[in-house]
Amino acid sequence: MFTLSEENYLKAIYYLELDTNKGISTNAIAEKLATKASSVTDMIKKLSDKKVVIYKKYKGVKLTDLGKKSAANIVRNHRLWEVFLVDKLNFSWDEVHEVAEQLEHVKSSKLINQLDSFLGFPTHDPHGDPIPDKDGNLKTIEKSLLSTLAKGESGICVGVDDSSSDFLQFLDKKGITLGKNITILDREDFDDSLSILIGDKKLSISNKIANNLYIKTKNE
Amino acid sequence: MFTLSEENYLKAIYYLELDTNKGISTNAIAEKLATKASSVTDMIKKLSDKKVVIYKKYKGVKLTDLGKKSAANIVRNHRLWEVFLVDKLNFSWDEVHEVAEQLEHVKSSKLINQLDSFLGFPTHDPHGDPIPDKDGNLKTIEKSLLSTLAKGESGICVGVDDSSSDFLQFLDKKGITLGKNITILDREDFDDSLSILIGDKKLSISNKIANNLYIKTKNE
DNA sequence: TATTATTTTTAGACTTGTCTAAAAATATAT
DNA sequence: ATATATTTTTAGACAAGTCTAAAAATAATA
Repeated sequence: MFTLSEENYLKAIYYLELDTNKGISTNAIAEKLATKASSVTDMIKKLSDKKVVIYKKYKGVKLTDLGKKSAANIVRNHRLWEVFLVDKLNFSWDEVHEVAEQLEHVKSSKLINQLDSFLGFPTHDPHGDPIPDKDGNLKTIEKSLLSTLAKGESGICVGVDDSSSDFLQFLDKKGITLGKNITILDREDFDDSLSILIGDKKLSISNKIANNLYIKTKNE
Repeated sequence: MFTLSEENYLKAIYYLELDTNKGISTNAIAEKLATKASSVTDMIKKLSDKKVVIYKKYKGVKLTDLGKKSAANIVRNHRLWEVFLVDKLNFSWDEVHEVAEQLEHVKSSKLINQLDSFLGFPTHDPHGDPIPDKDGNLKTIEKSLLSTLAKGESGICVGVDDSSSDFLQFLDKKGITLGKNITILDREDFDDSLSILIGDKKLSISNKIANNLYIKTKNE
């Protein structure tokens, strides 16, 4: 078993590895966890002793298979709790992260399996991120950033890249939620803003927004 | 806010105060928490600094109003989570304590209030213990130990005194659950065992069992 | 009440996780 | 390729929470 702190390090390394194949640097972990590099070095040694990371001095760190599985399990917990909060307790999607950060550390496999079943075995959390299965595997769906679609193309809104409260509340205000159909009506070349049809409403959105929304196109 | 450890001390003192009006001794707390008296002394000083207990050296400790409210809130969380586990996640009543011990420490008033509502504002946990309201008040119901009832008397089973897994599983095996009607058919003087009618079944139970079951008699 | 037993507190140590400051290793640039 | 900058590690310190062993206070008993 892992301490609270160890779990948070595992999670941080797991997320950082999603973006790269290289070893994760001490500084990158420190930044992600808002702590100091020296603290990271200390903790990495403990994680290495526990066989969840491979560590060579000055060379960064990589999760072992055990480490990946352990980290994925924490992410699984986190995302299942997020679904619970939104679907059952009427939280909005911008309120769930902080609470799920606490709930994810509760240790009970029965709890999480029953919760999974109670929620109907969801595959994605309220932000569209996939929920790892019991073995840590996650099925990635084909999705594209809204900003990459051409005029005339359309698809279903399936996720957000930025999960900050500000962005999520902005989307709420505009009526943009997961599951809605989006069609590109027009692109403005000079600022890359988009004119879109969402549901039956016409909207103009900036490139920054379009860069943070994932769309599933129904090509195949 | 309180640390995990502080919360556990608060809860221990709260439970110990239910049985007495006197100050709670260092040793009593140490025993309840399976720790050492010296550790208790250390923690009591911290709790005293935080104004949740009144402490005079060698004189034991008492919760302040703030302390009582804080402790009741943790108990509230614990019992609401127990209801959730049994009602929604199909836990049996002997499995919930350990998990609720973890869940009770999650900090979010929105979480606990929404959970309360989701569960239909339950007044008692799966063992028949009352759930404190937001202000820490708990309504006690009139109940008697089964062992105190006379031959011919009857009532509804509303709680257990001993919540150990062993006892609860024993009750399950015998078909004794909360809500069932129990009538005393006969008492054996030499060992104080009882012959009872529960639902439509006849059972013989020892005095030890009868001493751990609460009955609500419908006198008034 | 004087003595013994028990309870409680203190003193000092240990662990976990963190930090600062300095040293060592690696990377960058002229 | 040597000097400079950056990253990482080490060394030592600190806070929280716990422990053991010893001292101090209270309680019990002869």
